[in-house]
Amino acid sequence: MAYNFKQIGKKWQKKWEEKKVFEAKEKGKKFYVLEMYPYPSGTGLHMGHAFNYTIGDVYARFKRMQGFNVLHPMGYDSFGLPAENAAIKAKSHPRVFTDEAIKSYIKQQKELGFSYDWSRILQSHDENYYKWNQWIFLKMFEKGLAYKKKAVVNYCRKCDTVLANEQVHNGKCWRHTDTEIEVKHLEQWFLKITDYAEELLKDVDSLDWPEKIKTMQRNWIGKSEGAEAVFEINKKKFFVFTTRIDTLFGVTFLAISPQYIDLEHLITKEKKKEVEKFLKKIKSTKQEDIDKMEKSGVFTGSYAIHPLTKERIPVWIANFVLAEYGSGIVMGVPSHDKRDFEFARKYKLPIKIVIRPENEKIQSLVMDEAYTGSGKLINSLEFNGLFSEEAKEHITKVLREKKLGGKKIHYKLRDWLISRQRYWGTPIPMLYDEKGNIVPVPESELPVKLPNDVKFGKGNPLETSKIFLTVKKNGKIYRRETDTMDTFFDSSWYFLRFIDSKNQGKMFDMKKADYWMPVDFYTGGAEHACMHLIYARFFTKVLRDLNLVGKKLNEPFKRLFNQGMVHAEDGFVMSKSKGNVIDPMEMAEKYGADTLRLFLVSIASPDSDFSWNQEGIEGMHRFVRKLFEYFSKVKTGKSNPRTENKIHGTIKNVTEEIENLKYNLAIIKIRNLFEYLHEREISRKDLETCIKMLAPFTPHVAEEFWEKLGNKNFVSFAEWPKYDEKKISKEFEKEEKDVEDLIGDVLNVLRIVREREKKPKKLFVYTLPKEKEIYANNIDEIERRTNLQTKVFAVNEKGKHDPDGKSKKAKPGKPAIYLE
RNA sequence: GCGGGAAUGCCGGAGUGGUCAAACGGGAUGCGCUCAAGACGCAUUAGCUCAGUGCUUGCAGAGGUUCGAAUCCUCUUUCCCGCACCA
Repeated sequence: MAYNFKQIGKKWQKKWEEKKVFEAKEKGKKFYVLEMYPYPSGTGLHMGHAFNYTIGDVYARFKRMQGFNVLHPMGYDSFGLPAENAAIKAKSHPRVFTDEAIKSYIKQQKELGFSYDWSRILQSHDENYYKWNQWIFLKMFEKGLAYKKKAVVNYCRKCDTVLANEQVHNGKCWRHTDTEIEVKHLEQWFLKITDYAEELLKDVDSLDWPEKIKTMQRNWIGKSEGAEAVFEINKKKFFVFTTRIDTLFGVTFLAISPQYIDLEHLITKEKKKEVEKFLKKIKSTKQEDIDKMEKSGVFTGSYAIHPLTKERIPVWIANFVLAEYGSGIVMGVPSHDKRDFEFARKYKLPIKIVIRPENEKIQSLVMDEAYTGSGKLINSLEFNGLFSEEAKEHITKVLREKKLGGKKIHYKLRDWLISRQRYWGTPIPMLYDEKGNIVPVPESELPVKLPNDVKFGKGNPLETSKIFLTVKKNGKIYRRETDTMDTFFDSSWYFLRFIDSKNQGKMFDMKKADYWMPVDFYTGGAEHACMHLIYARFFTKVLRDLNLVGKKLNEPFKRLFNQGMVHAEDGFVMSKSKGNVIDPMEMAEKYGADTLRLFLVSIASPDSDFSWNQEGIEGMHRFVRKLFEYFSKVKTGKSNPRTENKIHGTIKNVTEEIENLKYNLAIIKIRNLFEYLHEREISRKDLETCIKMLAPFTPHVAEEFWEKLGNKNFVSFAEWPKYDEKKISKEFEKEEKDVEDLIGDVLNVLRIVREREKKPKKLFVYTLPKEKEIYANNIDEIERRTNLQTKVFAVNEKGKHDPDGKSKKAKPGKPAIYLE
């Protein structure tokens, strides 16, 4: 029988779909498997998708067979810039592109045999979905978690919109790595994720996630404990954050960010020209160059009053101070901070030493670098003699008493800017009355739908829509908010919508969420470490506090798995411009989905990067074909203990390897098993076990032979085999090794003999009497491997064929051999 | 600069103290099957030695710990990833 993978693939995909076998109900012990839902791009599924979904699907199928009630849904992150841009280019509508793309994604995913519950499908651009974005936004607004403010924001010219901090990488746009981010001061919508900074940080510890991602999140949240001190400038109070309040008496200048919002007020008339010149220069420098640039600054002309000494401290603008961190103002302590030191040197600002390292004396005149360690305080009035740590406490206390500062915990995490000046996203459900006051859209008027009468081109398309822009209600005229939401808003709770995706009256049913949440196993790329994964955690906590999910649900994703990157055969990232892209569907067409799936997860450990290998997939195809032939021909009978040992050992290993996401090793164990099984008698039960173990990886072939064996149900729901420890015996392993050694010896001799131009046909093995059975039991194997007709004798047997008297050489565990 | 990870045979890639000249796959080579094979089966794939089970070298480099190291420690080199003037 020829292996017709196309026919088998279609047959089973159709059956799964018709019988709705993967549709999940709330019943039994649940297990929620999820792969990060894709952005449906016009180019279809790429190899990374296929890899990711295979990893999830194998796990989902495995858990299902273990008796769990598995939820394994799929949806589409369908709002976003690429569709809008494609639409502009083609003078069409983003919806057209998106719907088209989703259609082809669904088709392709079905062809790869993924066991999704298609009844729960969702798409973010569906008004039934984004309605709930708007709804939850209103709830957040009520709670003060959504707010509008003027801020220093990042703007990408190519996206033509502002971006969240998380979407700026190295001063560039995350989607346009060649585009500099521009800094603007605009009024924008934010979500108050900083309210949850501490909890987000704390709960990282409890997650079963890759350490790498956890570290990245901790760093991103960036907690630092320090103190705040008030400096007065022109009778106004300015807060300055520092982790080194013990160096407070070493302050010889204040440095303020060039992007500081109220900068103007600090600049004196005399300095205005000079400052403007400096700011102009900064503005014209690329972010990238600023990073490399030497420190520079300009004096504002203003002076600050030191909170404790009441000295006059010059206020400088300095290019190394970040507007978005701390208060945008730092205290300059050249003696004990590297950057301040550099800056002070350049502008000849005084350097005052206030910390003396133990066992060492430093003098200002010879100081050629900042001392950043801790030590004993000097030149610090009543704090002299204290060590850094205690000085921090004392100084903070004094500041607090004088109401000039105090303890302060600072986070690097900023509030999440969600406004986007683009069309293809969820409209922010807000109105402005004639006076410009913010008026939320009432719940009953949701969803605020995206209008169709828009012109794509320059600026925000929503501003070109007449029906959208103006709202008349009760004789009043309102202007609608034209900003849409960041698409990460959509993906921050989609895993909850899957639980109840058709619910018209609610975001989702709380009881159902209680049943299914958290996601037990979540896979996706590591690139979302500080975006999606933080936002989704934040949302979950907000929903919990709004009583929309149970109080116990603190975290959405229990276990996270990051798959490796699939590279092209040349080792580079697959890209159209390089022309090295391998299309998964082409491979499935050529070799079948089973082969592709099996290959993807067997080439390397799923968490490590790997390069595509064309010969590798062909090798895998040969294996699948062999499997097919084996199952086509095999007749069931009885398994001997040796076979049982092998089967049960394999069950044990494979189960463990799958659980640990070492699919590659599981597949090797399976391959070894089939290698062994070749032409050996096997019981029906054991044969079924073999099929079951294959089912998560190669579901189509498995279903086919499961059916051929006469089973009426699906192997997809068959019970995962359990191993019987009693059937696994070390003795068989030893026996196998002994036989293996013998074969090795024979082959060795055979090689030598062949060099002497002899061609032996027969093999005689002489064993110790009690060992005879070991070898006699394995004559088939010995013959197959050596291609010699084999006879086994015990050394004490009479009438044995032994012309050279080799049998004398037999030792325990090492039989003697003779070839002729 | 800081943080994290990695370096294994022709290639991909297992392997975290002895069972390791190192799983498994791919490639190459040889043999068998055959009219012939790109199909299948078997073998070889560090070097030497050999009617046998032995020796030497060996897991980026250099040291060290140990009876014993691919595996543990130290330093060096290279590569990848994340953060990056974070006050």
